[in-house]
Parts: sequence; structure tokens; C-alpha cells
Amino acid sequence: MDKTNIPKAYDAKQVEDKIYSAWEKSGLFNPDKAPDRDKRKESFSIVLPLPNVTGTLHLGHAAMLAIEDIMTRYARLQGKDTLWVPGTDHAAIATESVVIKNFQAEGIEDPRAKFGREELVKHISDFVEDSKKTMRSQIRKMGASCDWSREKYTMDLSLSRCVHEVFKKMYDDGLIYRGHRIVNWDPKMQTTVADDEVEYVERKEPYYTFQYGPFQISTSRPETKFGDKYVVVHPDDKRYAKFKNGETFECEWISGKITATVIKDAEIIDMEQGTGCMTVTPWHDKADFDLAERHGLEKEQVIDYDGKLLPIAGKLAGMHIEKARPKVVEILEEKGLLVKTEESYEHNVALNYRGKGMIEPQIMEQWFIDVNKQVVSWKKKKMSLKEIMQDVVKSGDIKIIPERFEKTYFHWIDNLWDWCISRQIWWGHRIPVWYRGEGKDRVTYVGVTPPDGDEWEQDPDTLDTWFSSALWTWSTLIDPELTEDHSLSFQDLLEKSPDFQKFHSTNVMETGYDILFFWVARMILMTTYMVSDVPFDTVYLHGMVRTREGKKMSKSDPETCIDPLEIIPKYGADALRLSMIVGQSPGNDFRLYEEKIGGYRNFVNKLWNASRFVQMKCEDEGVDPHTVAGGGGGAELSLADRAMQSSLDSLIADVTKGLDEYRLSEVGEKLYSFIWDYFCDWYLELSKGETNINMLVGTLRTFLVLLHPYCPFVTEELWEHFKFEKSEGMLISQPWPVHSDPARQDKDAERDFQIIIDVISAIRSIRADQGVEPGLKLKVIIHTKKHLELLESQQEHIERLAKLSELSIDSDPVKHENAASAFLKDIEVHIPLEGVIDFEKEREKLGKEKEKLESFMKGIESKLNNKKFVSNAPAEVVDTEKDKLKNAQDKLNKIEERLKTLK
RNA sequence: GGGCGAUUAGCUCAGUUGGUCUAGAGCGUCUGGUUUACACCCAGAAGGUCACAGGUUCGACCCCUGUAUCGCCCACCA
Repeated sequence: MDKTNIPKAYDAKQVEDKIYSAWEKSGLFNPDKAPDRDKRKESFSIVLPLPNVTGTLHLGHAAMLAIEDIMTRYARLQGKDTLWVPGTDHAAIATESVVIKNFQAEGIEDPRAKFGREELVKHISDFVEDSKKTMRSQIRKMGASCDWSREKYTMDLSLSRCVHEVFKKMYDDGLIYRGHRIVNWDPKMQTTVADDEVEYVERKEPYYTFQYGPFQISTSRPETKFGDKYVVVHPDDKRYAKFKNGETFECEWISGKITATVIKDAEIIDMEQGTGCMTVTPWHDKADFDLAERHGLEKEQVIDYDGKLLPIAGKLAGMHIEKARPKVVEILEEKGLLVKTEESYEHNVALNYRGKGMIEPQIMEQWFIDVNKQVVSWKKKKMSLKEIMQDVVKSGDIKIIPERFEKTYFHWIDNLWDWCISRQIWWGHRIPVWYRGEGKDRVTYVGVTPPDGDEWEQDPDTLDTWFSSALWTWSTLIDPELTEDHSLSFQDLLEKSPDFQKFHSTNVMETGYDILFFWVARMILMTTYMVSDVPFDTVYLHGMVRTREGKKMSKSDPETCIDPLEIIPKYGADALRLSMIVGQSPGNDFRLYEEKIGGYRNFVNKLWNASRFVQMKCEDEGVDPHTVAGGGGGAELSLADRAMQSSLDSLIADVTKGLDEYRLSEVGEKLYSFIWDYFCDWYLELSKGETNINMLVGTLRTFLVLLHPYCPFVTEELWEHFKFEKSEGMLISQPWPVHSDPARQDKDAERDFQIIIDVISAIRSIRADQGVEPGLKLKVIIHTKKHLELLESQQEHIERLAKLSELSIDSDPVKHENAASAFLKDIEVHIPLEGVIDFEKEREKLGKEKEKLESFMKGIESKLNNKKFVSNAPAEVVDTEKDKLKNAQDKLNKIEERLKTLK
């Protein structure tokens, strides 16, 4: 009969939802409801990197949630005032394009025209509400311990207030301006796109060379060439030395005779490339635009905002550029101006990262943030936004993990242009600018609230979605009720919001390295500017999840794409979490596949069964696990117990230090192998013979706390069975275990326990070789060098241990039937030392080891004698060196002793 | 073109400022094992000149230089 009330196998599906609701019910995700809130001094806060509302949870989110939840739960267990704010992003372009696509699939060709602004926005809002519901339930599935009572959304009224406050302040400071600039225009979505949101895709297209007066120019885009009336060459190019800058000539071109001007420019021209000359299209090319600005050239629009040719194209006017291309080539060919066609020329085509529409650069009036104007006060100096962004990372105010991304970050900032923040879509924060009147009498109003009067008209554009996301660390912490009171200044809002005062700046920003620029950099920009503080102290960047083959996971490929929502019921959220943490290092991509997750499911099950075993033990001993106090229980501890106690102490120290330094993978691995290899396979096996139930239960409880950040569900479930009657509440709010002074650790016990382990291992080997002749069996025992050493040098111990394990050692051959019973019954084991050890080889080996040790010690000694090293290196480093030396000396002594005995 | 990284067992990856690392884990492979914690298990084995070539050092997977292959980011291709 089963002596345990714990089911035989862990069924994640059955317990996870139940436990999550219990946590929510307890209110412990909310720092305000922490039972000992007043005592909590230190605070820890983190914001959820707002998943956008367009989709469902994917593995990237799952990894992010797992990492952040570990950080959050660890802080909470440590007794910090812990807040993790969840929320979602309205994801302007992404969301609008999804909704429009959905309508188009229903047969509504142009939803904008059909519904108009107000109605379409309403439809998008409804869609967003649905998505948010889905996201919420999925985040819960992962076990994320975020405070749902503080959930935020970038379009909330309180967050919109922040957006307006920032816009107004930046406008007043002259950091936001409106101007005609060349922007990335997406004719499909009818909006501008930020530089970062443009992606380049390689395409093979024909490449044409045309005669342009005395010059030959090459292009893959002849349809833009109608307005070209400048030809540019390098000032040092000897081939064109006879032409002077500004010289004009007449030539035949697409729509007839034109007058062209020669421009000499060293910056834009690469003499080596092609013919070394080109014509320019300032309206539709950024480099050409800059050239035109430098030389004061005329700019002319050729393509309209729908991607169709303008009247300048003559008879081709109104035609879409894609259709017009062959026509233009045809016209020029007829005129005899086509020199050659290169069929598959490889070049990059610019696409919108959202929606994949082709980008057509256009000159448009847009809103920009000036990143170079030195008007912001920071550290008592006037600096530009760009300089502040550099400063906070350079000075170490913000630390990026892994460090190498700091270089990437600086590189990006060096190449940063003014940020175009206006978008021509309807979904998003509308720009808080109103106009009245026409022409010269036009008045502009910029404000947090709309101006009084009816005759005002608001700017039709919306803000880039990252504008509001960039405020996330603090806009979510401002008290929403206060934001309704417009008599309060922005400073008042900050000062009167308790959450902001307590939790900002946040401790860590955890996100994928792919949005370092999009988001992390912009949070730094906005927060330093607006709040005069950094948004977070540490940036932890995780890698991208890849398939077994190393490809990006994409939803369109269900073969390789793993859906967390299918995995969780099958393997459990705990297993999924472990599989995405252990063995991964920050900033590096990692591959995930089902077997990996299965492996961690096995670990969870192992822990589960070990707990069952402990419970059975309790039953055997007639104790209720809840009344067991832990520790040694006052009884004299066996060697094994002392060893476990001591190792556990080091484990706690390692786990604590590791988590403090965000080394999640390493800590996870340590817990995994400690629990499985050391606790289950040795300590539990040993306790089959002799048990200190206090130690057993106490150790298990410690594991549950240590492992809780990684596997919250299974540990919480097991806690129910093992919690001490006097401890209050759920595992989630227990105190983190403390470890004792390392000097007090029982190193002897640890070492001796290692010997037990080895002896048992040896006994098991005999067993494994049953059926083989007795003499050979014994050789197997001592085959491994470690055993040779241990058995020889620790014979005394072994005899003691044999007694402890109810083994007896004498010269009789092996009589036992199997090894496990060795701990329970009287068994005799024969371990002959004589004749198996090759003393000659031993001496040789020890001699080599001695030599090595001596040179090692010499090195360290010289290091310690070096005054420069001692005075410059931190005290810790010097101490470790000293320890090393001491250990080496100990070891050397032992070797010498052994060499003596071998003689 | 500029930058950043990777290269460690059949596969996927760890390896914490150079030394107790004769380099580890998981999966896979092979051998043996089922006595009530667990076959989602236990014991054991095989498998690596840490990409290559130099250098620094008493000592290099780790630091430096170069080479090769792969990947990512940025810029650009008139």
C-alpha cells in the first residue's frame, strides 16, 4: 500500500491553474498586500516589456516571462518590496495593419474609406481588447507573478497624459520640431516608418545603363529618373576633369530634351563604382536629398504617396511605378539611349518591417525629435539627448548584460539621426497639436489638453508607437487618478505618486537584444530627459529562440515552430521555463526542441518522487512532516547528514550570489545537479539505511525555496505537503534561506561523504559485474584512479564507514546478492588493496603532480610578492590567491606523506 | 564596406576577471540492472590534439596577433 498521499506522477496540467489562482487570491503579487510590508526596506521593480496586442504568446515571450519571473520571485523571497508591472502596447502600425488585413480578408477592400477614422479606431480598439484577454491568460500560464492590479496599457488615459506632457515639454524646449525631411514612406500602409523599422531584403532585378548626354549612368530604378537634371561626378575623377562644377549641357531624356547640370561632390561618389557618375533624385533618395541640400539643388517629386507617377512623367503619369519601369526602359531604348542591361543584378530593397510594404522615400512634412541640440540639463551640464544616452552607459549608471552590447549601443548612437515621430496612421496617440486659421494667419497650439473653442483642428498624424513605449518605466508608476487632475504639474504627478517614489528607477530591464535600439535606447532618452533619472540600472538582454536547425521560429512554419500553449499542458510550465533558462547565456540565441523540454520535465518529476520518498520515510518513522522542525533535530548527526548540511550551506551561498549577479543558467544547472545527483542519488539512497528525518525534511524544504523562482508550480504544490506548521502562507512568500559563514562549513564531513559515495559506487560496480568471476569483480572496483587513491589513503575511514553502512570489510570474497540491500542487511565486501596498486606508477604520478604543484605555488608566490599586484588588486582577489596557495601547500604535504608511505 | 560575435564529445550547449579543469552537462550510443520514491529510473562505459597557426606566461579553452569557416547588426549598392 502506498504510504503517501502524493500522486505517483506529477501532473502539471492538474496543479498549475489551481496554484496560479491561489497565488492571485493571496494577493502576494501585489507589494501592498505583503504581510510584513512595513518591515521591507529594499525595493525591487521590473516592468514587463509590453508584448504587443496583435498576437498570441510565442516562445520569445515565454523566455522573457521565465527570466523575469525568476528575478521577481527571487527578490520577493528575499523579502524585498517587489513589483512587476504587466502591460501591453498598442503597437500602432502592427495592430492597424492586422485589423485592416482582417477586414480585407472579409472582402472590405479599403476599410479606411469605408469606416472613416472614428469607426475604424473603434474596431481596432475592440480587437485590442480581445487580444489583451488572450495575452493575460497566456502570461498566467507561464506562472508570471506580476501584479495584475497595476496592469497598464499604452493607450490608457493616464499614460496618454504622460505622452502629452512629454510632447509639450519637448516642443517648448525646441527638441520637437516640424520640418520637411526625407522619410521612409510606405505607400501600402500610407505612413512613414522609422529608420530602424526599415528592413532590407536582397532581390535580383535587371540593372540598366543609359546614355545621359556625354555620361553613362546605371540604375535599377529607371522609373524614378524623370526629374533627374543633375549628374554628379567625383572632383578628382580624371575621366570627367573636362567638366566643371555647375556646367550645363543639353541632352535627350525620357520626356524629351532637358538641360542638365554637372555637380562635383566627393562625399557621395565612389569613383571605383561603375562609370563613376550618377544622376540624382533628391525627392526619393536620402543620399540624394543630402547632396541636394549641400549644393542647393532643386527637388522635384516624381512619385505620389500611392506609388504612382506624377504629371512630370508625361504620358506615363498616373501609372504605378512597378508597371512604369519596363515602359521607361522601352522609351529610352527606342531613343537609342539604352547602353546595356544586366539581367539579375543583386541589390537590396527596402521594406517596412511591419507589413512588408515597399519603402518609397519621400520628402514630407513630419515631426522630429532633435537628438543633437544641447539644451537638456544632465549632471549640471547642458547636453544633447544623444550625449546623455552615451553618458549613462559610459559612466556605468546603466549596465548592459552581456557587456558587449554596450559597444553595439554606442555604435548605434553614433549613427543616430533625428527621430521621426509622426505617423500617418489612425491607430495611436494623436499628436497634441492644433491649428487655427489659414496661410499667414495660421496659429499653432501645442498642449496637454485641447485648446478652447471650436475652430481648432487637430494635427491628423499619430505618434510613433515607441514614443509612448519609451515612457513605460515611469508612466506605469504614476497614479492614474492623479493624472485626471489637470491642475497638477508633471512634477506634482511624480512627487505625489507613491509607486513612482518607491519603485523608480526600476532595477532591471529584461528584453530581447533585437529591441535594444527600438526600445531600450529610447527609454533611456525619454526617461533621462523627462524624469532626470535613468529608467533602470541593469539591462539584461536575452537571445532569440531558434528551432532545432537554428532557424528563426516562425508561426507560418508549424513543423518547427513550438507553441508554448501546446507545450505547457504536455510538459508543464516549470519544465518549459527550465528548458529556456538552463544552458542559455544572455545575448546569445538558443535552440529549443521538445526533447530538451522533456528532459526538464523528467527533472521536475524526479523532485516530485524524491518528495514522495521523503513523505514515505516520515510515515515509516511515524512523524507528520509538518511538525518536523528541520535542522538536525537535536540528534547526533551522521557523517552523511553533516556532509549534506555543509554542502547545502555552500549551495545556498552559490545560488544567492549567482542570482544576485543574474547568472540564471549557472544557478539553474547547479540546483539541477545538486538535487538530482547529490540529494536523490546519494543522500536519499543512503538514508534508506539510516535516516535523520529532521535533516531530510529540512533539506527538502530548503530546495523548495531555492528552486521556487525556477519552478514555481511544482515547488508550491510540494510545499503544501512539507511546510512547517509554524510557517505562514504559501511558498511564494517564505524567507530565503540563509547560509552560514563559509569558515564554519564542515569540510571534513564533506570530504568523508565523498568517500562514502565512492565506496557505494564501488560496491555497485561489483554488483553490476555479477556473473563474472569473483577475482575480476574486485578489479572493477578499483579501476578508477579516484578509488585507488581513496581506498588506499582512507582505509581507516572506510572501515568506519563500512560500520556506518552496516558493511563489514574482511578478506572473504563477495557474498551479497545485490548492492542495495547492502545498507539493510549484513553483507561482507572484500576490498583487497595489495597487488592491485602499481606502486611504481603511483610514485611516478605523484612525482609529476608534485612538480606541477611546486611550479604553481612558485607562480602565486611571485604574484603575492609583487607589490604592485597586492596594492592594486581588490582585497578579495589577493585573498583568493592566498587561499590557493594554502590549498596547494596542503595538497603538497599530503602528496609527500603518501610518497613516504609508498617507499 | 564598418562593427559585433561564434567555432569545445555524434547533436545542443555551459565553462564566473589564466592555476583543483587530466575540459563539464543534457540528449543520443553501448553495457548491466526493476527489492514499492522515480524506466519521466539506477550503476557504469565509450566519445574531445577546446577551428587552425604563431606569441605572452612557471602555467592558456581563457590574454595578444594572424588565418579559415559560420552567424548577427549597421551602412550602402547611383
